[in-house]
Amino acid sequence: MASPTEENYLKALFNLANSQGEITLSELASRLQVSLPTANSMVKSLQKSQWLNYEKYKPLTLTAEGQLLAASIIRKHRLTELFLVHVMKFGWEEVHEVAEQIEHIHSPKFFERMDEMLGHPAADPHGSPIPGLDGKLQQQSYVPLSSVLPGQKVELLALSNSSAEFLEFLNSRGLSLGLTLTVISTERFDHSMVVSYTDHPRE
Amino acid sequence: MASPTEENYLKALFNLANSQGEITLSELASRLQVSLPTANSMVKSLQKSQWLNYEKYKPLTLTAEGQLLAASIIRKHRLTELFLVHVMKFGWEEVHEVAEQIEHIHSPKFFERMDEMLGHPAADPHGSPIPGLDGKLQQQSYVPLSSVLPGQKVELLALSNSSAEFLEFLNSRGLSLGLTLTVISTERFDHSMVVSYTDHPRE
DNA sequence: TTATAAAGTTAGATTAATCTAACAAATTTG
DNA sequence: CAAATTTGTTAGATTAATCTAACTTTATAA
Repeated sequence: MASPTEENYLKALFNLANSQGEITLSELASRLQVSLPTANSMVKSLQKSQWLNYEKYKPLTLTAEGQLLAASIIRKHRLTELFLVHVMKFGWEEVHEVAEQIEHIHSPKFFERMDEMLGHPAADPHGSPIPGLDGKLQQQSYVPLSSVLPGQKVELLALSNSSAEFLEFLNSRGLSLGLTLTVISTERFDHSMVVSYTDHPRE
Repeated sequence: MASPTEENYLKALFNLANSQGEITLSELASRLQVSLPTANSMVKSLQKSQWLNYEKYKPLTLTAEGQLLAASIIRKHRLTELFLVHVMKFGWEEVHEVAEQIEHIHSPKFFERMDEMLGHPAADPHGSPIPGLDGKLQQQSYVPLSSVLPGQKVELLALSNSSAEFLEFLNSRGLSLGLTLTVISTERFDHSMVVSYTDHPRE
């Protein structure tokens, strides 16, 4: 059984692997805000538990078991975020911190009930995909807004930055997932954009 | 900030105080299933944090802050149990273990949302009172079934044993809180009783 | 009321997770 | 390619929570 600390390392390794491919010890240490020796010793212990392949001075890769465990924690995190928003009426900018704690709860039933109550959702409140029980991540192929040309219409489906500050900025502009955005113009100088959209009709 | 371990000691101290009055180190150690030296050193550290009054060889008493903190953890535990039963459709025999974990989550909003969704309940699924935000425990004055005389009718309002095994026994007999019980007879030999009741009308 | 038992304390070890300091290997770059 | 920089490792210390062994204090009881 993994400790919450170990689970956080596995989650970081999974996320780094899914965005960078190769994972170095420094990346891991800086992602988790720990010193290199701390990460180094934890890496050795994750190896001993068969969750990680590790050879001195070599990049890190999760084992199959490590990936499955990591995905299950991310699944719990993202289900929790959605549950907090849809069932408990949290704002999408408030859920991350609580979900970081609840993801470590050991109770398959608790999370499967969330999944049922939410109708087996595919993505969390920020558009990130929820891994299945088999650890499979449905790889979405989104187009970044920065690559949309003036005149084109797109649907806002996910965020690559889900910090509370950015989410509050989106709130202040009435922006939420599902909206249709039309790119009006782009600024050559700094690549900023003017975008038009209609606020969600209030219910 | 208290660690989950410290919170468990505070909870045990609170519960022991509310049922025994005087708390000895041995009682604490045996309740928490730790050795005497372990309890001894934790007691010293709880004292340093101002949650506990401690003098060598003397009984233990919580400080005002200690009581408030302990009550808040018990509040979170009992709100969670009720939430699991009423919102997430757990059986009352399944909730204790998960609630033991969720009670350590730090998020006032999470628990206040539970409280609202449940309509500010006064008791958990086993009839134990839920402390208020002020740490006050509404002291209920229940009559133990063992002291009810043959012929008398009583309402089943709370349990003094909430083990999964006993709850499953109650389930198997269709017994739940709120039922009206009539004591038919008592056995002088072992004080066992024959009790009649009508199962809840199915909805 | 002293001897025995129970309860509490101290000392010292262990494990997990962290750190800093010192050093070694690998990579980058002039 | 050799020097400099970055990255990774080892050694050793710290804190929290736990243990066993040994000892002391308090309580019980013959």
